[in-house]
Amino acid sequence: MTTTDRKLRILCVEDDPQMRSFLLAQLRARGHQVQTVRDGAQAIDQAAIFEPELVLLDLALPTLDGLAFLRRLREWSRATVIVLSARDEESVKIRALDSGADDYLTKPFSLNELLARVRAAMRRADEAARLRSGGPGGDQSRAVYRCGGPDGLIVDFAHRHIRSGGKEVHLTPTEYELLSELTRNAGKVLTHRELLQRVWGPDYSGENTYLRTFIRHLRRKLEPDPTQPRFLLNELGVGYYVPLPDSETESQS
Amino acid sequence: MTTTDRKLRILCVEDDPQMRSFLLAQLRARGHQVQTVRDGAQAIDQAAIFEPELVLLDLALPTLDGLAFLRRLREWSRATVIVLSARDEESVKIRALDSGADDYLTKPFSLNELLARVRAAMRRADEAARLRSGGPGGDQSRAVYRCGGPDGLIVDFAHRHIRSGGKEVHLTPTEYELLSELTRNAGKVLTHRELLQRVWGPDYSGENTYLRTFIRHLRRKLEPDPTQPRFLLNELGVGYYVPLPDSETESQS
DNA sequence: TTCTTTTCACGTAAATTTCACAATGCCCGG
DNA sequence: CCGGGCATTGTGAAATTTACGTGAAAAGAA
Repeated sequence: MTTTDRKLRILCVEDDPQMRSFLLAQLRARGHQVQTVRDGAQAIDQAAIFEPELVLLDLALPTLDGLAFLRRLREWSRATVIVLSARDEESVKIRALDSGADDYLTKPFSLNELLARVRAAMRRADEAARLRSGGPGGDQSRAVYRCGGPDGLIVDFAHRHIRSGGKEVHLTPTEYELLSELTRNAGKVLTHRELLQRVWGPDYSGENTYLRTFIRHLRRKLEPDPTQPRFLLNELGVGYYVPLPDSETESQS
Repeated sequence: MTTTDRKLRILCVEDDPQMRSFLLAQLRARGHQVQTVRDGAQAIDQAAIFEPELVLLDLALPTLDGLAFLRRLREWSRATVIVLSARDEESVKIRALDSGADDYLTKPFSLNELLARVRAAMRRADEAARLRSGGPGGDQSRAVYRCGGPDGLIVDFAHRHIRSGGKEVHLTPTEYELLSELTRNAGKVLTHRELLQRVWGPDYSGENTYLRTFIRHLRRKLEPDPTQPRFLLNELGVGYYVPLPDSETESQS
């Protein structure tokens, strides 16, 4: 089940006006955002401005040759490139593919095949993009709240796991929702009303006995010393909050 | 002038002996490690053992259809797949590409073009692999899930074989789908809704009696002591999960 | 038939709601 | 500076509701 029918920014580099308007119409009809240019020089400019995820490239261009454009593009962009060319010689295909093209279609081609190849290429590109954004350098991407060192409080949102005092802790759904709401807004005091509405729904704005009960449950499960809370803190008359996570010393609001 | 001619593990799935030996000879001559198989069933076996980076796939196969093999492979492997087929119909190409193929070549094809397309495909795949190895842990796609030692639970995604307590276990299609979904996300709690939607389809979000019944069936077949589950665990009010596989101790890095 | 999926009802365990009361902190008059 | 009055928060434990595990049986498919 490929559901990679995302809306794309597509740059169409094509000399022939007929083909250009055909592609423009077909791709726009499918909800994509399409820009077209006539030659390689324009293409470089547009690629820099428009930042397309996909480039459809005709090799036969008036000013700057298609292969030259491709190599220039590859110096700074990893956009998916599919070459559309009337030429069917092996040597041209190989040079295009080795210059950085992801695929090569010979005209005339079927629109549906083009679209299928776009989907296949974007499947790979999406995977890479996803990995890149969750990148290796700073791995703060993994949704985890940490406070008080390794034996402090750790909330792993992705797995729905909680650790405190070095041990795995079991939370009920409501307890988890409440803690989740607080840790996602760490450092910020959430009012009774905000918490009740977000955890219990919009019709519970007055029931702050609920809050007291569940804050208590959480403290019993998470605080080393429930008589002196370190994680679940009260702002008298306002609401509750948890401290900012470790290594986030600066306060913003 | 990309000479990304790294040595690859290549699995060649090809019915025709002539083509098979041709590819074998040509690819080995270029220093690649090549395995060849004649049909889809063998292909699944070899893919699981050999773990190729590249699969060259003929669609016309005696036992297991090429497309079926491709879909099965994609359940657990992200190896690059290039389809080599004598058929040139649009519908076949599209189905292959949408089933997970990265490229599609029509026979007869030029060897040099094939090699160029391999280089282009591996360029993308390498980028993803590089990011993956450096990136955060999590969704490593594996051919088997193992938990609780040799007599524990073993799920072989490639062959759809299940072992528990040292014995082969038969699962119905729905049971397998459910277990598969859980083991593929080992360590993560999947909500009732998520499981129902993924196993039964998007229209079953409320039917959690289904889940109870099938979890029960799975427990009866897989758990040594069904009264105290070790593999199929419930998070009350949320959903179900299975523990992380052996040798993947949760690093709270 | 036989195997698989869907559906139902009930006992038990767990989670939520509700209540009553104790402790704490804050304001303001002494 | 002190202490009563008042509002808010903490504590404990019941009552209520919900969710899960269980067995079994009907319905559907091969």
